Amino acid sequence: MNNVLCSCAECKLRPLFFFHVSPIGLENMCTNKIEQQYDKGEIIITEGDPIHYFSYLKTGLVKLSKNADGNKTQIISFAKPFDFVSLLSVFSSPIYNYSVTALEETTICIINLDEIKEIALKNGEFTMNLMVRVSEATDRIILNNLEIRRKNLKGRVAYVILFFANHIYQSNKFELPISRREIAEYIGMSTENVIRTMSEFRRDHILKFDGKQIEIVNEKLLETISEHG
Amino acid sequence: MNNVLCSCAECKLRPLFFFHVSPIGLENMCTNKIEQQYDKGEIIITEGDPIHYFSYLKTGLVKLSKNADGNKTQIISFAKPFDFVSLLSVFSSPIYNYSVTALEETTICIINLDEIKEIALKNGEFTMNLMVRVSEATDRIILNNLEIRRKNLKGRVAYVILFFANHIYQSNKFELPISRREIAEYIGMSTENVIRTMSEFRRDHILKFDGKQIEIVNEKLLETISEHG
DNA sequence: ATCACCTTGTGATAATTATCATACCTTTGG
DNA sequence: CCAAAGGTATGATAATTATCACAAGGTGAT
Repeated sequence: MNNVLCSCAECKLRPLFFFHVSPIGLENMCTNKIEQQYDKGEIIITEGDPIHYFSYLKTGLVKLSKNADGNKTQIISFAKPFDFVSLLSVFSSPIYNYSVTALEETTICIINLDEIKEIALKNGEFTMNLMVRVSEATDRIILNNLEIRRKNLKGRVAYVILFFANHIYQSNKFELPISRREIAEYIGMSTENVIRTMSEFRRDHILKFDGKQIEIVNEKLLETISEHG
Repeated sequence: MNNVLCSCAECKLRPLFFFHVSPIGLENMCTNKIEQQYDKGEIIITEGDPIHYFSYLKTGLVKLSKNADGNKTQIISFAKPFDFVSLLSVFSSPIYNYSVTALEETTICIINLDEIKEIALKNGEFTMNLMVRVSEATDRIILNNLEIRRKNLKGRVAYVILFFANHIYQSNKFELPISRREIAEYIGMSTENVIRTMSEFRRDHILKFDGKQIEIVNEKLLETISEHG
């Protein structure tokens, strides 16, 4: 983890969150903010830790996960900048209910939570904006989980690959940022079956692997499988 | 569906939502609010309808559900007053993403959404309060879904029965407000297997049925099953 | 460089869950 | 009141998914 310098005034995320914060408020916030950089695999937030900061994704890709009983892990969602999953439970719990881990080199902007709350109490527009984003992020998680739940094994695997292609990388050829085990933890199936299914997709010329690179060869068919198993 | 009269000033939900609204703002809101009563089984909100009102549960019990492809239904959660699931997607979407149906006689208070938004923009404390509640409601849904997902058939059925006993009725003897099919739609298993599992619980003297009445005879065992299958 | 560990890969088998069929009972609408 | 529809119930069988076992390849640490 490294601290980096940046300027709030020029931050591309500014209009999203701080459009309604006056330049003076912004100045105060910026002197107290920290920007941190994480390598692939580094833990950004640990489940159970107290929440002192309001943090959001600036660049990179993260996974949101929760420890189940024993040493099992459930992955809740993946997020890229503007998805703002790190907002989850910030306003509803004194401790984090989930862990956040970097899947690629990731930059996080961190601001003292009390400071955000102070602005929120004074500035309804800012708070309303924030609420819309919290609401959007959680709605998306709930809808995705429902969609995954009504698919079978093949449909779920197809869905995840299409998710990364369409939503994260906007390309049919990309480096898969997660392991087969992590896919399994996300879709709620066993690792072996995820591996088997992906091998099957390769044999059927739906996917092509080249190291960590993955290419969708037959997108139409993959979509059909995602929809109807 | 019937309209009923009530007084905002004396409403037991007032401190929850409108603590920070001035008496004058409250007066305006109250002249425009409607309180509606629904019978068991009546649809309160239909998925896909435009959102014009901000509504919340005052008394009763509802289910939140979504139509999947074809004629399948997925139940997202159950809510009693103070759970405020009806807040879901109110601030993140122009239309409802879910349906809400009364499981018991239910009273809903309805206020024009624009009016709420107007107050929210002016009153940061009110908005902050609202956001905390939205956040709590969605967090609970996400956590419950994760918990259900890591259980097997028996564990899921046990979990649902314990949920109604502990969270909804605070009693080991109650009238089950949903059918076996609805339990299946909630836990993502087939109706027949839910019926079979409940019959098994009865044979094993864990549950006792008397018409719609259900009684938990061996709570310890039911909890063990819920935890470890 | 080597060892330990993790990931990918595949087969065989076991466990879990869905589906189909049928029956009976209760509720609902004309 | 009766018919239709839906809820509960149970068995038999099929489909799906998990688990165990084992192997090869890659990666990181000392």
